[in-house]
Amino acid sequence: MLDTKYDARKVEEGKYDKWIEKGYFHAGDLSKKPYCIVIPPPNVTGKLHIGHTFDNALQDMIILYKRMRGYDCLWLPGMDHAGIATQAKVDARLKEQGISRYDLGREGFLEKAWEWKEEYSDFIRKQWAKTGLSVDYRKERFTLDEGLSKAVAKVFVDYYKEGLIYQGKRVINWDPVAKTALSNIEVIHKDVKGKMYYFRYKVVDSDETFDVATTRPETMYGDVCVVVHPQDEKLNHLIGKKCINPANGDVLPIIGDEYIEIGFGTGAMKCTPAHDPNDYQIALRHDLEMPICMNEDGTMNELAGDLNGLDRYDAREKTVAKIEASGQLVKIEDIEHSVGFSERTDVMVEPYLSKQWFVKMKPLADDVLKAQESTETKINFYPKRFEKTFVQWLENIEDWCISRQLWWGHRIPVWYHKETGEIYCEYDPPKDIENYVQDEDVLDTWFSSALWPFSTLGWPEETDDLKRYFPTDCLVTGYDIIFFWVARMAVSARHFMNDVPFKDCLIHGLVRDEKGRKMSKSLGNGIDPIDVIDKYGYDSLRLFLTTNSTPGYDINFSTEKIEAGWNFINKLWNATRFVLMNIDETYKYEEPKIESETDHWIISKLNYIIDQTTNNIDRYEMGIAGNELMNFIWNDFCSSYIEFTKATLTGDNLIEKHKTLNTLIYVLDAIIRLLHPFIPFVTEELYQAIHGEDSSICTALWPDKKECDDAKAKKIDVLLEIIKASREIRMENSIKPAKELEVMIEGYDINDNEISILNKMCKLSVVDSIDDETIVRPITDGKISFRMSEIVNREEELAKINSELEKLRSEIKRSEGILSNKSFLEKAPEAKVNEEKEKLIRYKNSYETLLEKKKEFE
RNA sequence: GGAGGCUUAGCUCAGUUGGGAGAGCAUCUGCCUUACAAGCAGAGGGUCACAGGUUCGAGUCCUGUAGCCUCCACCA
Repeated sequence: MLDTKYDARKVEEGKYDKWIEKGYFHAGDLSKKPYCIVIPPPNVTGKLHIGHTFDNALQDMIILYKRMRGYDCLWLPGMDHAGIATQAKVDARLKEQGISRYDLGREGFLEKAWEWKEEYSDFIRKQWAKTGLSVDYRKERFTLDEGLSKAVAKVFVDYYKEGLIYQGKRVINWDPVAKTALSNIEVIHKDVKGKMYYFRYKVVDSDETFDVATTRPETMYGDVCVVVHPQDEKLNHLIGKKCINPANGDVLPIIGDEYIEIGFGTGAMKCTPAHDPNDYQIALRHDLEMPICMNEDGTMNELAGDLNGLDRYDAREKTVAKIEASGQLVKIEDIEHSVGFSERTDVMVEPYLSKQWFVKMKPLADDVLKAQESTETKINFYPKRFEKTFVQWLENIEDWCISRQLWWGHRIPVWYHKETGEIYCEYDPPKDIENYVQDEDVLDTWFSSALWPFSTLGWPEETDDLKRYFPTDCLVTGYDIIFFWVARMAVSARHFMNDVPFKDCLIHGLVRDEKGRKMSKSLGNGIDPIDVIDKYGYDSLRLFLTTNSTPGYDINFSTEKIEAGWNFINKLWNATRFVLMNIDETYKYEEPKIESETDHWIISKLNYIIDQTTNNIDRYEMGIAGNELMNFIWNDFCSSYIEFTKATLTGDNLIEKHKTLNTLIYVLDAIIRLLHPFIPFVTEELYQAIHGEDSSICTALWPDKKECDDAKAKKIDVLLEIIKASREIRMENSIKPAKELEVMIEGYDINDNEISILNKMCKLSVVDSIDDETIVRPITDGKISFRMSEIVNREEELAKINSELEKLRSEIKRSEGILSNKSFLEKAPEAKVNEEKEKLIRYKNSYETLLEKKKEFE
């Protein structure tokens, strides 16, 4: 027998191990239709946060649901090596031990990194277990696995041979802490307070001066010229002349270029080709030198003269001081401007000229855009609006800088001939490897993630899994990585598989804190899912995450709502307990024959909710599905149906009792199945409580609808009107719950079962006539009268009748208005018109009932 | 500069293809009724930001206004 209270810890303990042991999550039943989701591989940098829990809960829900619908579901787990992020973590750990990665060398460092990976992947798997993820561990992959590395090499080489990957010297975003290049989207732009420095430049062989403004004076050691607009009447006379760089006394030519905006700033701009992408473009146009004045770590180099070796920010101050001393500092303004920071190390990025590898994205993106135009070949986004985000990014795509100056990652499959410098780019190293040296760099982490939906299935091999499960069916991820990941998967799948990587893409939002703030380390407002699970259980957390969220929108964490979820589970728990405690040793379950009106009623409601739940999960509306389902369970099943059954369950008729139990168990079992995708652990516990220890809901199927008579069911809605009215009367007239109340029912054909229900639930005694004062309430097609030996609040009752009459008058007026509107009758759907007609009849009936009663009171 | 989103009950938020607005929590009243007091029963509470428009009918579709938010791009 179940305990009186739901205890999440007891319920959830040990279940996952059993599921894994039994292999319930194994894919590969070829008799079924395949369904596949690949997990967004978490980074092996640390433990999972609540955002992962959210993301995973949605996927697990879909998988459990599809499995119950009879699909052969593969949910493929895996993790991401997360190049820069993991390397930073390992570096930090080494630093604690007083060593640097350079002490260990590349090989030694990688050993440490693999140790880190093993440690954290174990940790992640433990968290997955706590959240019951029904993944198939036999298929688990890691982005640095041999197979996946092969896929990466193939993609690189093929792109290279097709001319879609090239090496180039360009101004890229440089992270001076990680000492690596970054792609554009790895740079986070933030508005920060800064300063704008205005310097006075002297024109050579002239007394003339002009001003130039900059936010980065330290880059002046890399300046090659000053630029003005050719049509700028105030300044274009300077073109062709020379001026003096106030930072170092260099002579700089003054040139004209239309990039300059007339009237903006001082009109004259210093040009530092190696440290600014726009300046770089100008330099290309004018064939200028591109001197680099900084080192990889953000310190100045020999170009900075006596500032050589100084950090860039110190150099900035020193430079300004130097210029001020020479009297050429005009002014310093406080400004707010947007500055780029490295997504991973949070350091200010430095635009930096260097040789890197790039993917030519335009032609690749165009193929995806073309595919996106046809319903046959497109990815379906949920919600739809993210398709626009996706498309617009692809339309404006820039080349992707894929080389990273790191050690942890896929080494670029390029070798340079030691003598000729000739490039060798193949899947395998050159045979005469001793004559070659491999490119030092590794690839952007996202380069391998971009292949995830097919590399994990065995590509480039033509594996059975690849044939069976690709393209995958659904990808679930946050809107924050549409560019990083979704778009790039679309690109690589289109190019190499000539298909979508997944048919559907469900986008969710972020989990925010209770106040709606983004969770962050600096605010310290992060929520550890494990803490929540320890306190409330995973099911409550999952129920909260899935039913309080809307696709594409953020969700605010709410302890209150998790508690409400716990309450619901406790309710379900107790409903099951109630059913089970009514089972006696002579009872044996049989498929119920639906006979009584109450049975027709609950089955009719159940059928409807099965449809609703199915349709809503099919379109990923977990919130709507869950809320309707919970409402049905709490209100229809618990508050009404279970209360109905007490009339027979407490009676002496064993046959009727067993019939009732059949229906109760039938409905309860269906409910538990419908809930399983939402709350997997407790539904397993309850399922086993019903079906025995050896059963498992993991192999149960989604419930089917059962035949019933909706007309009979409708009768019970009127019975509920009677129940509700009687309760109101009691409250309004302060009649004690224990006191029996006589009621006369007209216009409703009541049977014995219903009479005993009314007696059991509301202490009503149904009589044929009342020769005393009564209070009357209308019901559909009839009325009910309650016997009152004395009416306590005579005036209140009259007032109530009057206000009801008033309400009905306006309803009747509205209804008659609509029904006399020709356009409505012509254009509105027939069902709607009939509905309105029925309403009018009901209103009129109620109106007359009350009007009649009113006369008695006057 | 470009794109998208939000504004609904005291609070946090739902609201399916347009057909008289819902939940959780909070508030008020009465109940230990034999599954559940973390419960049961009842009640109160909303000109759906504002202004127009389309429609027989708008929280829902269109246009504009205001406030807030997010993303992208640019910034000498």
